Amino acid sequence: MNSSTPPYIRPGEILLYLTDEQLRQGTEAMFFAYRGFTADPDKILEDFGYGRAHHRALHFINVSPGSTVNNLLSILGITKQSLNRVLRKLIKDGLVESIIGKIDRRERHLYLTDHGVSLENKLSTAQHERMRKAFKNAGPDAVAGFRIVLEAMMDPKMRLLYKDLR
Amino acid sequence: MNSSTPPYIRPGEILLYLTDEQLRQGTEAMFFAYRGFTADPDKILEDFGYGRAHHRALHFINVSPGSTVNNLLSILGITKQSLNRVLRKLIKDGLVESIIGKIDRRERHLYLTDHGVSLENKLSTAQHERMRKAFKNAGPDAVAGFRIVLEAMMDPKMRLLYKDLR
DNA sequence: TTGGAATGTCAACGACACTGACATAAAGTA
DNA sequence: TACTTTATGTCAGTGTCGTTGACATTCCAA
Repeated sequence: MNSSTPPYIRPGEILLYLTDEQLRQGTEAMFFAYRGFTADPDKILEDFGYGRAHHRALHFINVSPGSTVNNLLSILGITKQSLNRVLRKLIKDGLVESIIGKIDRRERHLYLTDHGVSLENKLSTAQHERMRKAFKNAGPDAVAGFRIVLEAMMDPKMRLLYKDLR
Repeated sequence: MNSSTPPYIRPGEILLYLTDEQLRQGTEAMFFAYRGFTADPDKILEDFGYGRAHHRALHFINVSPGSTVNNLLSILGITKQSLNRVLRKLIKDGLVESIIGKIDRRERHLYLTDHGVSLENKLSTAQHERMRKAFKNAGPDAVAGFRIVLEAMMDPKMRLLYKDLR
């Protein structure tokens, strides 16, 4: 057998990546990578007096314009009191518009203002910059694997929401 | 050309995974996956009156027994005041031992007690369970890609620390 | 001996989660 | 119509976990 890697199953190979050591390294990779992942937008948010919660709200309102508060709540997985604090500030600052539903007047539909779109773009550009470099360095196959594993790590309910957003 | 996928470069394929849309999906994958990643240990920590900061401290003290406070600080990337609050509680509760350095008596070397090891194992077991399933479902190639991308996403300093821990 | 490094402690603050309670408006239903 | 449920907002209180600033202690090193 030569050193090219045919589809033979080599002893130990299948199990090796499931040892505690491999899982520990995966855990730490998630920890350190998530720090990097949030670092760049965090710096920008600081200048505006916002935090990650504001970023998340801006992001998902941008992705799903006209989303109701309840819909946003299920995506973010926080309480309405927490979200309300964030939304109140974003509305007060003119980044988000809350519009009473036409069919169901109890609902509030959320939209980004031009100002809101502008900040969201600034944040996502910063965040995407790092991810773009990481994706480019890692290559398409690694990126595919990255997304498969992340998707497998989500709670089933979140996985459905995630897929709905595609 | 038929529909089998030979190693031909198809127009657009190389660039496709770097579109804003792909980056946005990568962003959301990180967000939802990290929620899943932390969910299981978080539930356990709640019962003990601890938070994620306590989990992280326990984890890295377990990985590097005898680590100094300063060393732990650089890994966790928080202020000494934040870490001190966490450590004080863990020491008071008998999970962590702080031992004055023999060579440099200013330094405090941190160790888990048996009680601390026990909780750390409980937490990592819960966290590893989800990751084990995700890794198993995704397969070895995807796991390799997952780790390559995460590593590429870290800050360079954190990447060095991460590699040192292997 | 003086300066700086490592550590600890106290206080205050802010972001962001939580629970609980209550208010309001509107929709649905008996 | 009267009642219930739903969607949302708000107030109060709590807790974790980050931050800065200030100050004390201990001890190494120039």
